[in-house]
Amino acid sequence: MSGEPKRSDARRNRARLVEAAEALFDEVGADAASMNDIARRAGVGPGTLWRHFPDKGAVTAEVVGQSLDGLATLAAELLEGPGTRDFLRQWASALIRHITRYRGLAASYAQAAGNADSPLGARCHAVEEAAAGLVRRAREAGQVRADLTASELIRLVTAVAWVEETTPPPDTAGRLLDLVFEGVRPR
Amino acid sequence: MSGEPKRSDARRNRARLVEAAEALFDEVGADAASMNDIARRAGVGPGTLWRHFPDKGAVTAEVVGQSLDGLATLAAELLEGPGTRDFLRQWASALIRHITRYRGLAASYAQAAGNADSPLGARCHAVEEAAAGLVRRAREAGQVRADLTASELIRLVTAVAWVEETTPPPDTAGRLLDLVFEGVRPR
DNA sequence: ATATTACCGGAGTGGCACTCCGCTAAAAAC
DNA sequence: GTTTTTAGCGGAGTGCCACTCCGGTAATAT
Repeated sequence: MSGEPKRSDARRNRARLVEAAEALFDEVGADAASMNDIARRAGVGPGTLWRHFPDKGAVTAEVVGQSLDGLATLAAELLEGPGTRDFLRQWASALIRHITRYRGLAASYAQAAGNADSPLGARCHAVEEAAAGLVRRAREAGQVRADLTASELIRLVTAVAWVEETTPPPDTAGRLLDLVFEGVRPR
Repeated sequence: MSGEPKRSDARRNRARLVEAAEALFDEVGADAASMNDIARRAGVGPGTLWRHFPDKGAVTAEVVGQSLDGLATLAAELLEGPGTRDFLRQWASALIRHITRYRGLAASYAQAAGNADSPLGARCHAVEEAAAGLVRRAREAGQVRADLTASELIRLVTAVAWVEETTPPPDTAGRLLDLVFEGVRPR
């Protein structure tokens, strides 16, 4: 089902669809890009898009999945690395950049984090586990309060990203993230 | 336009529409209640609903407007009152309760806060001004950092409300609000 | 060269926000 | 009380959405 299609035209169409979705997400946002538009842009019929992806969430997962995996990788690198003073803050910034890459992702993530069997949900879970490692290390370094969980941190950071994508400029994500990080410092 | 209609049946229908909208908001959320459903529930044609309210935002504004005004009033009362230690926190909790009253309001508010000429936007502006008074007083009392603005506080609290309405239980609004208030304390 | 079938295009479905218009009944004029 | 005016009504219609279904074709296996 999710494995690579057997026929060559099917493989080609799938690649075109992902490419078209990426382009549209970039132009109008992940929420405003309609399935019909994606199919038209890819030069295939709507039915073809729907056969390759069971719903719109699957398309989103395909487009942003790689970048999401990158977040888990970044967390692992920061964990193994020399440990800059603000490694947790760095990772949070990356999370915000990722979410605000395409408009409309914050809602998708918050929803995906709930039901873990969705295509995005599984990846969100992996990210959360990676974040847990970072939080543990930050705690041991005395940078965050002992009772802070990774889930709470992600919720707060995602919320900041939501504000950023919802409200008009000037951008306030940096400032709000500052305040959040003040709030999670040890007492 | 916004004044009370002249004919008796028009006035009656308008009241029925607001009542129906309230009921549906309560049952399925402000985002999931469709205009057609509201009209059907009120026992009128869709055209009638659209003549009374120019768009869905106007219906939302009508339903939640009174409660929003209540927030401004509460802020004024807390300002004039004896000044409990956690008056700002009390008000923030009220804001969260208001937003989570019907599911789907957080997005409406964040959007309304942007364009001030929308029916909700004007009221949001009034709330923000009322909040500014509270923040000033909290600052004078040494409860919040000197550089915190009312706008920032509202953004953070609205974001927490968004998390609350977006993620499945268990509810985390209280805990996240705790962290936010740690973050805005003076340094 | 033929048979198989994976895959395609696109029409169709029900629901959405929103518009338009012919008709009715409420109010005004007499 | 009857007629005229018009505010307001119901509902059909529009173009969009996510999503489904199927007859036909072309890519592959034989």
